[in-house]
Amino acid sequence: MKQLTDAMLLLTNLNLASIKLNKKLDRSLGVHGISFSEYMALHFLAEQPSHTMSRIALAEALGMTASGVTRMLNPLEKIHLIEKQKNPRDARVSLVQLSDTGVSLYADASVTFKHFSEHLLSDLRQYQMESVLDVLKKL
Amino acid sequence: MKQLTDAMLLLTNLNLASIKLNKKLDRSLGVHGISFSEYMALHFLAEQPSHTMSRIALAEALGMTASGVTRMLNPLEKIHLIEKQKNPRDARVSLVQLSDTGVSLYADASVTFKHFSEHLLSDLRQYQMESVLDVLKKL
DNA sequence: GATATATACTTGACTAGTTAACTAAAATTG
DNA sequence: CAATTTTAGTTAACTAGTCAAGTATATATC
Repeated sequence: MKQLTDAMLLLTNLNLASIKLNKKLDRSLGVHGISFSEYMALHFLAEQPSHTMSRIALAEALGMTASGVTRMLNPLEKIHLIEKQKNPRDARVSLVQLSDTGVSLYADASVTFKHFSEHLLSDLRQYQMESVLDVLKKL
Repeated sequence: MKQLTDAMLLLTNLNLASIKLNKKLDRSLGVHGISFSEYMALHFLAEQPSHTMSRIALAEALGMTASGVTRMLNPLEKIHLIEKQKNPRDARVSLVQLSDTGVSLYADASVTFKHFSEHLLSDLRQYQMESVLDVLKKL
């Protein structure tokens, strides 16, 4: 099997693109002292009206394990971007809350991310956008 | 910045999709004893008429560092999927060659990968395919 | 209401990669 | 052609994640 089918080609190209993209994004967001996956964590917290999520919910959103989230959040807590809260209804749950510092760093990093992504995807047609989002949903 | 622009949304969705895809592919190819990134290495070797590449060329193709390639290839050499060759023209170069076992395992794994990708991307329109490949090229 | 099971984490041991420092060989330059 | 710089690769130390086992609490079952 020397030549890949269209579907195989799409998946291999997607994998390669994502490896390269991650590296560029890590470098770009590095000026704010965070990696892209840390940015994604801040993003999901910022999306919540309460700026709060359980670690399990965050793990699910990030496509990571609970264990991975525990390890990722430790340094973010040390630099005070997030705070630990207890859930009064369920003592097992350790809620993660975006701090004021976290909100403000997220806003700054989002400006960087916005410029980065618009520079990379300038002159993208609406139908291309829709095709890509549609396909990504299937994965 | 609570809502992402289209370009930002595309990149975050792509990142998440790729994390999940990699896990599924690793599980799927696991029956052959290799990970998806190992499959990709075998793929680039199989593509060459000589089934041979330098480690630097392979690193470039995989979007990894030379160091990462060294570490990835060690176990593949131990299970005899690849062999080390010298380049008589340049003693710095350590050529990587797909072995007969490697060729045959790559063929088997490709069948699995083909089924996997076609199952995942069934009923994909040609224009969607093209849109996605076009966008991925920009990254 | 006691017992069993499920859920939400955390931790230790591991894996797959990175960067930075190094060696050896090749190519360039004066 | 000697000296310098570049290229190919490896290795040690590190980082970001995984999985499996353990703890504590909550939920379901009898």
